[in-house]
Amino acid sequence: MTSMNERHFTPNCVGDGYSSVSNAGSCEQCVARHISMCSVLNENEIGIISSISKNITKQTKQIICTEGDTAKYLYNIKKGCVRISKMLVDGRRQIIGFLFPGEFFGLACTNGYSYSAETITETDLCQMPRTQLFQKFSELPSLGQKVLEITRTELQFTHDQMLLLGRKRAKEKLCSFLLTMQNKSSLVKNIEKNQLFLPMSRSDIADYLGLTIETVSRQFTILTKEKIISLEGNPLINILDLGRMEIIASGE
Amino acid sequence: MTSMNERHFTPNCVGDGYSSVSNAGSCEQCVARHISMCSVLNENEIGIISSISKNITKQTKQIICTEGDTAKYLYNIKKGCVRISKMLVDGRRQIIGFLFPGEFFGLACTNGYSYSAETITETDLCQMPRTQLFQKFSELPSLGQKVLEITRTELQFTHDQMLLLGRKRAKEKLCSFLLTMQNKSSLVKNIEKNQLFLPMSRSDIADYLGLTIETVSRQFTILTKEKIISLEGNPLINILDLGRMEIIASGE
DNA sequence: CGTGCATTTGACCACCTTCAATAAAGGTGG
DNA sequence: CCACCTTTATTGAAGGTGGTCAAATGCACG
Repeated sequence: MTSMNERHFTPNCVGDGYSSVSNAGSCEQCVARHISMCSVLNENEIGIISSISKNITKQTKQIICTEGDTAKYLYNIKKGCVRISKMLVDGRRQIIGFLFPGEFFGLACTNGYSYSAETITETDLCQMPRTQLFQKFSELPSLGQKVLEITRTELQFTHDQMLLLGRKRAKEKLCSFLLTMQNKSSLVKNIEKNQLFLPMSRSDIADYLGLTIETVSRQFTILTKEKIISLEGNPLINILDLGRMEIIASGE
Repeated sequence: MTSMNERHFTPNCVGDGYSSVSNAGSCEQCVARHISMCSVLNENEIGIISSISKNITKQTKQIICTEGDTAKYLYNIKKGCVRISKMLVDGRRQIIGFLFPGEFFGLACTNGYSYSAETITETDLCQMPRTQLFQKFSELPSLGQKVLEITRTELQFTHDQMLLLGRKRAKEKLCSFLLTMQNKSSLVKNIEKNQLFLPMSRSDIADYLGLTIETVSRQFTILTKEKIISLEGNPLINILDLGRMEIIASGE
């Protein structure tokens, strides 16, 4: 690996070690049951899903799946944070999304995974075989409907992200991102209103917003100087002027 | 409208005039029946959809729906080309996609449309009330499954587009776009292999790729000088070196 | 053949990137 | 618990890709 490309390859995933598997999830008591696609299933129905799902725990910065691999499984996140990304041949990376408890990935794939997934924090996953899950849709129509509904919402969000990537300036991108993360992180950690939690690195943020680490860092400094945010030591951030931030995020 | 923003607003849609509506589509003979979501429906089932759908014909550059409007309908395209777009408050525009016969829009919406849709060419549409269509999913499970499948594919494609918007250079963006359009236009018009059809303006291409018209135009010139393409007078383009184009599109 | 719009081309500029150095944070072993 | 090292983040200076502004050319249509 040449030093020129080092910045892009960011090899901060050590491999597929450090993961533990436990059999046949007890979906009935799953911490994510009521915030995930499984929320539509009653006590009888949840058993059907329980029979095909496995629990997996992974440490920080582990690879869950790699772009191009045969897409055998769909993963539901129970605890932690996962990043989904795609790469160009020379190592340029685009992060497609940061996923939190209740969200899933591995659906939008043909034969192989169309993206890579890596843990950002220690993560508990629910692993379901894709084909088996898809077959259950006829037996559990409400689940299929729910998955469609979630996918619709997801598609809508990616449209917002396309607007961000194609048309927003660096400062607008960062403000939009912080607002999104505030909404998401309020669901996860119970933190103060006007605080937010950023478990990912500057490099991850940069690759999510189509910027470089340096630009992200500079924008953080600018927002701090303008008293719109204050850095409370990683990974905590205070929002001092939410109104101003929303205006900037929307494009003035 | 100030001259400063004129380039952004590109008010090339005259309004909602010039459209004709005909009642209760004869879906059985629909030209898009076998290339759209309806392809999964048999002779009995198609009648159910037929009962809730209307045919609409619109001239070039007409508004079909506007971001924020109450999302009453889902539209299936039977003939023509439609652009889907989102705007920032100051008029910066991002085109989310160009849609061709067999494709639909209006699904990924909550209460209001999350994007605007306008015709690029003369267009025949099939208009279905969203709520009624969604209700049919329980009666026609295969349709719901098909819509999910299409939406999954769509989501996967938007991920590719995020990689393009966030990480590709202007030249790579244009080559990727031309390849996409070659695939799509081969489905629509029966034109020579290694030819492609671009019904949209430079301004549309720019707003789709997160660039300006000038940059798009310059890249067209560069690709022409490098003998990768040749402009056969709008809207036809010859691809002279497909291999080279694919390499550039993938990021070298 | 002239008008109006889209596209191309040119000159200059700005935002973001690149390259580089420094500072801060985190992790490991003594 | 602190010294040492690695990794990550910040800051600075210089450069480039693509944007802005402006003019010219091409093209369709009356």
